[in-house]
Formats: sequence, C-alpha cells, structure tokens
Amino acid sequence: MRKLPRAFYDRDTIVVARDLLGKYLVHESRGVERIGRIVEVEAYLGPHDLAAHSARGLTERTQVMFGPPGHAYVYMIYGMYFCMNVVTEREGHASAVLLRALEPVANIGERTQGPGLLCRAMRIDKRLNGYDLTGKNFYIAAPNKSEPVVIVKRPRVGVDYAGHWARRHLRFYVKGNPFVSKR
DNA sequence: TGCACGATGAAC
DNA sequence: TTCATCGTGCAC
Repeated sequence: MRKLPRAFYDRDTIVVARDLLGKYLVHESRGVERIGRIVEVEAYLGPHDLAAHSARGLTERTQVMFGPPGHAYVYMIYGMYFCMNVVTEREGHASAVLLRALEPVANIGERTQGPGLLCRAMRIDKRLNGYDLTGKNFYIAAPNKSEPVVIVKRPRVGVDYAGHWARRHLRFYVKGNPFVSKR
C-alpha cells in the first residue's frame, strides 16, 4: 500500500472526496491493525457551505477544519457516536470530507455502514481529533491493486436545514457496494 | 450558567 | 416516528 501524502489532501474538496473512494483507511490501536475500504463519503466545502460545521466560524470544536490538510477532524455527535473527516485544501479554507462507510478488509468485527458505526468499528474517537494522517498508526493508503469504481452522486444526509446547500450532490459512494449506508 | 439541538443509529 | 445521550455554541 502507498500512504497518501499531504498533497493528496491539498486539492479541491470534491476531487479529494471522489478520489478517496476505494482507498484504505488504516488504524492500529492496542497492537491491532484495522483496515477498511472507503466506499461512501461526503464533501463539506468550507465556511460558505451552510451544512459544514465551519459555517459558524472558527470555534474550539472546528479549529482542526481550519487547519492544514491531511489531518483528522473527529467530533462527537448525538452524545454517543463519533464522526471522522479528513481536512482538505489549504490552511484556513476549513473544508473536509466525512467518511460515511467502509467495506471491511482486515480485523473489523462490527458493522461499518454509517459514520458513527464506522468510527466505533475502527476504534476512532476524539483522542484522534487533529491527528496527522501522514504519520504512523492512523492513515489512508492506496491499495496495490484497485478496481475502477463507478461513483454515484446524491445529496448529503441529515443536513436539510442547510437550504440550497442541502440539495447539492456532495455525497459520493461506490455504485452497488453493499456496505454503503442505508438512507 | 443554562439550554436547545445535532454531518446517528436502532427500536417501535 | 421516537428515543438514547452529551458536547458544543449561543443566548441570557
């Protein structure tokens, strides 16, 4: 596998989102290396995107989104789940890609369809917020062999409050993959 | 200092 | 459609 370099993340957020499909998310914790193939993502385009957390400006929670690309933005949602994003584009742009579903590859014993379940199965929690994904133990890599994927575009999930931004097709998933979340 | 609510998931 | 469960953001 080839670990993705910072330059991968320092590009247009929609391009990064689509390009993340088929890549491998890797997390080693307590001596266990868990690997999942990314099959569903959503793009959040920055402070002007009313569905993005960064739309409310720089806060303690969202500071990682405003930071340099290639870092993990992990936050708690509904008091019981975590969601993981990868920060994209230049520092200050405050855009990110939410990882919504994985296809299990190695050492995953729980369901991974949906952002909350994905984090639970991969043992991702808030301790990893701000983690540099170009480092060790927690990163994204391109597999040695990857099948070309057909990408489906849909509106994002759970952002109906965001006006016209809610209608944009910024959710991307691998067509026909059984691990894509049901919505 | 208080409180409404959410980029969810599961049960009913 | 309802509920579990709590950190965040903003009102007061």
